[in-house]
This record gives sequence, structure tokens and C-alpha cells, in this order.
Amino acid sequence: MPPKTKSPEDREKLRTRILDAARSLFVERGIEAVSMREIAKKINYSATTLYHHFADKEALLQAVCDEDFLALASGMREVIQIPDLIARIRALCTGYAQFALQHPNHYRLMFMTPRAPCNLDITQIQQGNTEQDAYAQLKLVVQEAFDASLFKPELTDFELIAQTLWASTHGVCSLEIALGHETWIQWTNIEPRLSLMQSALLHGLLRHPEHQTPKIPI
Amino acid sequence: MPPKTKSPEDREKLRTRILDAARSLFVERGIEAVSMREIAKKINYSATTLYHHFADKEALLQAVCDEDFLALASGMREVIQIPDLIARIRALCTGYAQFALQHPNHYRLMFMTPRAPCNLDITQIQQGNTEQDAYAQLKLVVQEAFDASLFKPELTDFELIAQTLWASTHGVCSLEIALGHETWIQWTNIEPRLSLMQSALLHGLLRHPEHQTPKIPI
DNA sequence: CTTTTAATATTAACAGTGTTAATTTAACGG
DNA sequence: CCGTTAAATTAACACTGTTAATATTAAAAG
Repeated sequence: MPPKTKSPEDREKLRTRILDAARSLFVERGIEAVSMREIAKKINYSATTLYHHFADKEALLQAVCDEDFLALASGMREVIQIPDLIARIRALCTGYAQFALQHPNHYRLMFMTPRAPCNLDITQIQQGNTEQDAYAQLKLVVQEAFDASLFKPELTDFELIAQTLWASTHGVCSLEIALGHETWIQWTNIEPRLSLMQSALLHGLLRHPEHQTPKIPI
Repeated sequence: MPPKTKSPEDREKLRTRILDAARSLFVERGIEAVSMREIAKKINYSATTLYHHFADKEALLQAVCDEDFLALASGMREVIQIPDLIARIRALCTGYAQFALQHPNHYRLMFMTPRAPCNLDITQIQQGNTEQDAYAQLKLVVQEAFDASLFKPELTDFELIAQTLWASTHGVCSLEIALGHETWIQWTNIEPRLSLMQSALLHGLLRHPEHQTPKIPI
């Protein structure tokens, strides 16, 4: 069983096999249901083998996470080409929400779970790089809109604006993920919740709230 | 050690001792760091004793949670007396945020953790009762404001409005709890994040956004 | 061809978890 | 004094993440 295939691409191949097994278990059964032994069993390895590729469970999940941070950011590749700044902001928020609702378990791990503050060392994502970091994408377009004086004049901090936009979309999505199945709340549909949040907040932020969003097929 | 003190108030006393031990461990070390054995050790009992008072760990945490749902709602007792409807909405959101940021571990368990959908059976809180349910409090005042035509005329669903207000505050707070210590985001202060969200969103929702909030000491 | 070497994977074990079955302990009613 | 009964305990099961020691193998060295 254990041959000496030192070829680096084989080693990489096993690494991604582990990542894929972890992800699939994780997607279908949630974060806490995933054990190292189960991941290993899924690819017919022993649990200890995983530790030759990842320091610990946290690092493995972080690696899964990283891939999805990249997926989130690169899923916006077309969106960030939209010329109209407001339309681009709207599309970024919508795309973000789609990702969250389509990958709730990943979203939970990425944005709803506090982690040790030192994990940036492990992460291989270049934060701030607009190719890899969806928040950087939002920040950039918000800054452009800020420079174009599209926001109300009393708003002087574009980073604050970006974080507010992020928090609003995150609020709708994370409530949906955490409590969307609770029956003691008479939840309205998620789409109107998202769109009301988006339009009301932009109405409160923009200098000319009646800004007509050019209809662009996504 | 195990005397036959069947008196119901003693039994209740032990139950709350368990709850308090669970809460204190839980507050200082977070949800996942709490084990049944540790809780038991903290009050000099064996772990199995806890199972005579709570079906399982989930039920115990749910019970801790329930007490804090009540605490959240009853902490609003003065706030819901505020006569001005908009000021009351603002104060509810602010109070909610204060609770979230002061009890992040509880907040996490209450609003950031998906649970099995059947837990309403266990919960002893009367959802919808404005004495016990903070969301019901918000819904009520939003409905009053809706009936008073304070919202923009195109908004026809007051429940949607209430959920949007909730989601916005939740978004700021839950991002702060989950990612507030991440250094790859240049977080602005939490206060301006909360207040910009509140004022911008209300600006987008209200018919007369310039509504002067009467200054009421809280 | 051996023999060494070094990577790869495995088994065994540790300390911990939630949980349950079987058992002891102690007080009261008869 | 004895049984009943509730309360608490110990022992155990099947897990978990993780690590140390061990085996397995293929390629390089002699």
C-alpha cells in the first residue's frame, strides 16, 4: 500500500483528495459531524495520514475554507467588470448572498465561526488582493463610488460604508442559515428580505437614491 | 454524599446550580470548551448527575440559552415604554446590540448556531409573548409604526420590515463576534458601524427620514 | 544483485468526549 | 429493623483529535 512515490504532484494529488473528501462530508453533514477518521476512511487511508498533510483538523478545515474564499472571490470575476458603480455594488452583494445560501456550511465556517486570531499565518490567501478577497472587491468599488461622490456628503469614511454594506448582506444570510428553519418566526421569503435590505440601505447611503440601476444580465 | 432530599425546591436549586456552572464555564471559555464532566466537577458532582436534570448536553445548553432569551427580552422592559415609535425602534436595536456584544458566547449559541428544527418543543419560552421574546417586541413596534404610516408607502409588509431591521443589527454584531479580531480587515469602531447601519437603514425605510428622535435618557 | 535510506503509511495508544447501564448510598415509612 | 425509593456514583461503550512507535515500500548506493 504505501509506496515511495515522492513525486511532488502525487503528493499534491493526495492533498487535494483529502481536501475533497473533507469538503464533501462537511457539505452534506455540517462542520461538527466531520471527524478525521471519517475523512480518512472516505479515501481509504488511516487517520494519521492526514496529519502528514495538515497540522491538525483546524488547519485542514482552514484549507478547505481557503479554497472557498478563492471560489467566492473568483465567482465575482464578471461582476467586478460591471461599469456602473452602484450596479456593481448591488451585484457584489447579490453574488455574496448567493454563495452564502448555496454553501451554508462553508459560509458558516468562513464567516460565522470565531477562530483563533492567529490563523492568518496559515491562510495562503492574499487578503486585500482583489483577485482573492471578496471584501477587497467590495471595498474597491465602494472607494470608487466614494471618490465619485455618489454617497451622501456627511459620509466621510468609505471603509465604514463598505463594512456596513457587508454587514447588511451578512445579516440577512447568516440569520437565514442559523435560524431559517425555526418555525417560531414567520419568515418572509429570503429574496424580498435581501432586496429590501439592499435597496433601503443604499437609499440611506446614496446621494441620489433614485439612481437608476442599468439592467445588466448576470 | 447522596442524601434523600426529595424536596422539590432542593431539586430546583441543584438544577440552577448546574445551569449556573454551565453558564460560567461557557461564558469564559466558549461553547465548545464546555464538557459535561467539567460542569459537574465545578459543583462537585459526577457527570451522570447532570443527566437526571437534563436530557443531554444540547438540552442543558438550550436551558442556559432560554434564560438568556428571557434576559434579553426583559432587559428591554424600559425601552418598550418609550412613546416615540422611531425612538423605540432605535432603542430596541441598540439594546439588542449591547446584549450581543456583552454576551458574545450566549449570542453565538442563540443566534449564530443552527440547531435541530425541533427544539421549540424543549424551549419553555412563549414565542410571540412580548414579555419573553425580543423579536416579538420589535415586531410589535414596527407594526405600530406601520399602522401609523411612518414607513414609505411602497412597503406593504411590516413583518418584512421588522426582519430587515433585525437582520441589519444582527449583521453588524455577528460579524463583530465572528471576525472582529481578524486583523486582515481594517475594522472601524463598532459604534459607528452600528449607528451608520441604523440611521442609513431607517433613512431608507421611513417616509420622513428626517424624523427627529426625541432624546430620551436610557 | 544486495543493502541502505528515507519517505509513506499504519497500528497502538493516550486523554478526552457524550452517554448509558448497573450499582451503591442514604433517608424515610412501616 | 427492614424494605422501598430517590439520588448519586462508578464502570463502561463508542467515539473524538492527536502522537509515538512501527511497519512497508521503492529508489539510490555499494
